[in-house]
Amino acid sequence: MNARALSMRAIPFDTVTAAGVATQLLTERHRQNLAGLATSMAVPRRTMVYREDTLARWIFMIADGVVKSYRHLPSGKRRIVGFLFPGDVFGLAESGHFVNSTQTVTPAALYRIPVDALKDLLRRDPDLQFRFLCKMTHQLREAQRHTICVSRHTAAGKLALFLKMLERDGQSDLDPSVPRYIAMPMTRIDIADYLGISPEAVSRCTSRLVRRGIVAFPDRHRVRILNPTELERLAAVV
Amino acid sequence: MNARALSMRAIPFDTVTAAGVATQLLTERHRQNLAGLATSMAVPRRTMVYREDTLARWIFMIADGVVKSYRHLPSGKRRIVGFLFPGDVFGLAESGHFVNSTQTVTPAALYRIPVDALKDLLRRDPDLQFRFLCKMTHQLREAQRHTICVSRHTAAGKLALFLKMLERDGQSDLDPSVPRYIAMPMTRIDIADYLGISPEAVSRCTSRLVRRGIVAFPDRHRVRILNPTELERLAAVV
DNA sequence: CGGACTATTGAGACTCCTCAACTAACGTGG
DNA sequence: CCACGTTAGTTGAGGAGTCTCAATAGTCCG
Repeated sequence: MNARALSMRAIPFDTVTAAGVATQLLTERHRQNLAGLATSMAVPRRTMVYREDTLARWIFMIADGVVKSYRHLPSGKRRIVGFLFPGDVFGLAESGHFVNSTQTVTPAALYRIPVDALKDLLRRDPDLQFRFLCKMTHQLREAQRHTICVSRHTAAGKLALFLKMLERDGQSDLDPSVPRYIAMPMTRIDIADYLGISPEAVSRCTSRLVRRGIVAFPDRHRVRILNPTELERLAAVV
Repeated sequence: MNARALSMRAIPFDTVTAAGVATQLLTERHRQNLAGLATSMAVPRRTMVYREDTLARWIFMIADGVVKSYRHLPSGKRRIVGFLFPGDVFGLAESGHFVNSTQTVTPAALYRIPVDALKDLLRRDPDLQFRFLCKMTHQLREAQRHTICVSRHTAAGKLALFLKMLERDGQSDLDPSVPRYIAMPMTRIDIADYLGISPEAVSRCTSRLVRRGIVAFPDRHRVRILNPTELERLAAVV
């Protein structure tokens, strides 16, 4: 289990922490403790990791790659509740069963940890548990942002917020001052299911943004923001 | 600090727990530990507890009453990201500042806990920290449900899901088998801001539900579900 | 190279939003 | 205790935006 796998991207436990920002990385001891429990897995893209309502015996951490978490609605439609990036923990459950289904978006390297053993470890290692508490608060903030994004009424506004989310979440390792292509590994259908609009609306909207010179798509899985000011304006309208 | 204040409604740490359901109530020792830090507050209705972007020095627990957590959008509109009930913890922050504003919906009894002291206590008391971890997972699940609710395209569908949420969250103490009036302490405007629709749409939709004999409102802050089957159908369409 | 899936573009129906007027409820002060 | 003013809630009409259905082009993988 390498260092990257357990690095847990910058997420201070801000629900409780007023001033002090907790150390961003796990300590060596934390890594060693977790490494004893975790099984590493190399997962091809578009592979189900687990299915909603099945028994939740493990939780997962992403060493590398992107995962989507989604739920099937009674109508047969699908809502993506979040995209997960390197450092993220996933495996949300209720009454011992997974709440969502998860599938890799790209080829991924995952670590699988048995919940019972992890629970014991967390009780023995309060600092490590604190890191997990930080992870959950981070995901809660993301979920609230997602709700606000979805509550927008225009497809353009939703898409603008989505692009800004990608810029923030998917690229935190890079220097934000240099203009660059943003990786967008998910399909248009995934984006539609995440934003709660139809794939056609995504397509029409991206076309319009391109025509107006606000963004450019060198290929379908990369985007470049040409006019950040205008994109910001679209994101801020409502 | 009484027992009710720290009872923390049923929220097993299901993200990590597969089978075992953690004890629902705090132990006596937990209560005593927290009581040493907490200040109890009696807060009138419609009172701001804190404002977004201000310094986050405390977190709060609800002993009694209902609180709304919301954010102001650049356009001047408001989005409610959640309603909080007795047993809930609130005070979500980022970089040491509150993410949302919070305001009481009803008169409320709150406990205020300094974050620094709580952080120390959590590191010394892993079991108590585990309870907080459970609280966060619970709120994350709620936030995801909220996202799915907001992503519905019809006002009727959103409202149906909202009523079912109220039934689940606000009344967990009562026997669910007996038909009853469900408390709905928030205003129509609050509901609109929570569902991401206009107050007019809420009003039109409730009128239609009443005309169709699906629900009844003895007064503006109570609702009775007359036709659960039909309500369920509305909630499940998309 | 073939087949299935993804992405794009067009046309009509539906729903909600905005603006506006009016009614009801609440709370405040005399 | 009542009157008044402010806020909340209801109902109507027109306009904007997205969804659905459908057809076509493009892409990826076996």
